[in-house]
Amino acid sequence: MDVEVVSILMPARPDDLPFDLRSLEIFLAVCEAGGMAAAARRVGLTQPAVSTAVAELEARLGAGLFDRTVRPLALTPAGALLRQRASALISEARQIAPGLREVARGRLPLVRLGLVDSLSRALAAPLAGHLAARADQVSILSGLTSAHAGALVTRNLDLMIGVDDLGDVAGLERWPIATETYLLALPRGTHVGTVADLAALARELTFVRFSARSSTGVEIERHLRRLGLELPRGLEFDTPYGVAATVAAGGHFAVTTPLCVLEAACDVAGVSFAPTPGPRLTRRLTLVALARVLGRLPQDVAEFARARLAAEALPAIEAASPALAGAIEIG
Amino acid sequence: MDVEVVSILMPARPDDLPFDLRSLEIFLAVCEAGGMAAAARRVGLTQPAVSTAVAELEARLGAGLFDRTVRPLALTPAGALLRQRASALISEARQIAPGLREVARGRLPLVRLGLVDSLSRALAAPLAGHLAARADQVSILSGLTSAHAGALVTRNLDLMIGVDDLGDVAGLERWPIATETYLLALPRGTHVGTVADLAALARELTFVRFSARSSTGVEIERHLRRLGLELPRGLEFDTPYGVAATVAAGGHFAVTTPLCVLEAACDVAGVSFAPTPGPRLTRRLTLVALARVLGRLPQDVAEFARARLAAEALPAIEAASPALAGAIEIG
DNA sequence: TCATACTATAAATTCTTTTTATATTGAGCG
DNA sequence: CGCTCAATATAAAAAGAATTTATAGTATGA
Repeated sequence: MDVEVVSILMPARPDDLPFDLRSLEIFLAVCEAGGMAAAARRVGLTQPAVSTAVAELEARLGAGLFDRTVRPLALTPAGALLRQRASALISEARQIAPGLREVARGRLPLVRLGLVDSLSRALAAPLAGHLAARADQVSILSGLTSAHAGALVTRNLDLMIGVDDLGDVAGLERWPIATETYLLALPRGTHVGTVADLAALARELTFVRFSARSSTGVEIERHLRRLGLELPRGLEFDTPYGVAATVAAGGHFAVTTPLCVLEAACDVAGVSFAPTPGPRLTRRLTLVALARVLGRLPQDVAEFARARLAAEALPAIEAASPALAGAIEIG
Repeated sequence: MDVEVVSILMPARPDDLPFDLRSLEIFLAVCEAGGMAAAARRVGLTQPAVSTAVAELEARLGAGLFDRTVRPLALTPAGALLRQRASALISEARQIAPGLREVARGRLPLVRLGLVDSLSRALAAPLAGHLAARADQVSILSGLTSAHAGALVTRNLDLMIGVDDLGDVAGLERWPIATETYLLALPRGTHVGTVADLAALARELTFVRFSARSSTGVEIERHLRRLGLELPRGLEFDTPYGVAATVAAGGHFAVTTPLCVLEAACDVAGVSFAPTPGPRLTRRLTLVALARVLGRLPQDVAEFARARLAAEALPAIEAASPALAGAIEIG
């Protein structure tokens, strides 16, 4: 009868974990000490306590861990495997508390920011300074947004600024940085009004691509396909500099954005910028961070980035080409 | 006075872990349920039990986890960080027991074997069959030993057969597979007796290298330097096939081994093999595995590999060139 | 301001872990 | 083989945690 009652009262608690960190510590002590009596001394318990703890662990796991028919105690295959796994688990567990205490004090031990290539020149140095005041150690990585997105969700990155807001991942917070319209970059004097003009242009000039590894490149490609344009595969680059420098050299055209041009920091006197024919294509730069872990920091960083872009990048873009400046909006 | 006694009795037990898995589970339930009362229902406890467990956790961690001045309960930065870490830790913990039970039954859920490129042709398929009988899932990866060595110590690989026995890593078991002598591979008719001959030859034929990414390439390079030979950088390959095929095509020479030639599976009728001038250089192929985890499997696999090489590879090498066959020894 | 739902605290209870005491087992040795 | 020594297993008692009931305090929203 009692059994019945119990099974009715506790159906919702499978208690799936068959061990505790403490029991794993004891198990590891036995492995290292080479015996239960020695392990008991090491962890400050008596020998029977260790003996029962190990027996309990074996029962719960449903697997023998030691071969007792031989002395000194030998590990079974399952025991050897548990030794590997348990020591990894415990060393991870040990790393949790220290970081937590620092975060609680408002002190961030390490902040890692992933910055999309096209903002690297405009923001890498200022952000480094801004973050250095708030964390003991700062690491800023420039690269492709796709790589950063992966790093963020696997917790190898704390913050990222890029062109993907990871809308499908929960537990993230997002802050807008800027919105840009894609523009045609053409040799000065060229006029493109329609899709047909563009197709004609492609027969005279080589189209320069952003690589399909970058989300910018993928966006542009998709847009061109929507326009019904099949441009020949020619040059392609991973970084904004390659694209801009090639166009600036003449004989090429590309689709790019104001910040990509700024990032390249090359002379664009011979280049004019014009809207793409057909519908406008825009990209949105967003700061993404793990929700709440960093307190107000993501919001602060986003504000700082916007202010910095407004104060430094916009004038520089305006100076390079008014048409460019009209295609970017902060926020 | 009591305090004094306690501090004398328990100095050896720092009890460094400020939590156990159960308290983390409760904490996560509170995060997910959005409150302690709701979490209590979910995990099958009463509300005060959850309340005290959380309070205890906060005390031990030395950091507040929830902001109680607001309802519904909000996570502090430290709480948000712990939520991330704790859920990772617990999901790892959950993965431990199932694999362990299978290992205890003598059933291996998954065996991952890294095979050095030069044994790929000779052993990949037979080993796959041999392992399939002993594991539910088998994964065989061919590549460079250096990559496999890294994967083995980070437990992304269970076994490897390669040219590095990882002598400096503890907790591994090693079984010999074969020993090979490096030979010169030259166009038929060429005679090389001394180091000077070799230097002269290098002025007529191009030397083909194994890439420095492979340990074979590094070994060969070191040996040539010891001989005082400075061969020009020309062609280099990651895989044995590239080297052997280039030499077989004529106009090139290389330093290689019997198994590398067999691996390439190309016609070597026009190639002769000769000892390198100066001291012999050998490489030892070894099977390396995490000690004891896999029971007798590593030993079995090593025996099988040796038998297979003796029965299949040796005759094939002998057929290709008797000089090659003399440069390999099983075991 | 009140009602409600939630959280914190206290004391009692139950359950687990640990200890003391004792029995059992394997290893080494004459 | 049988003895001894050292280690492990088991049983019952004690200590210590975790959990529960009961109750008090507090934020939220009508």
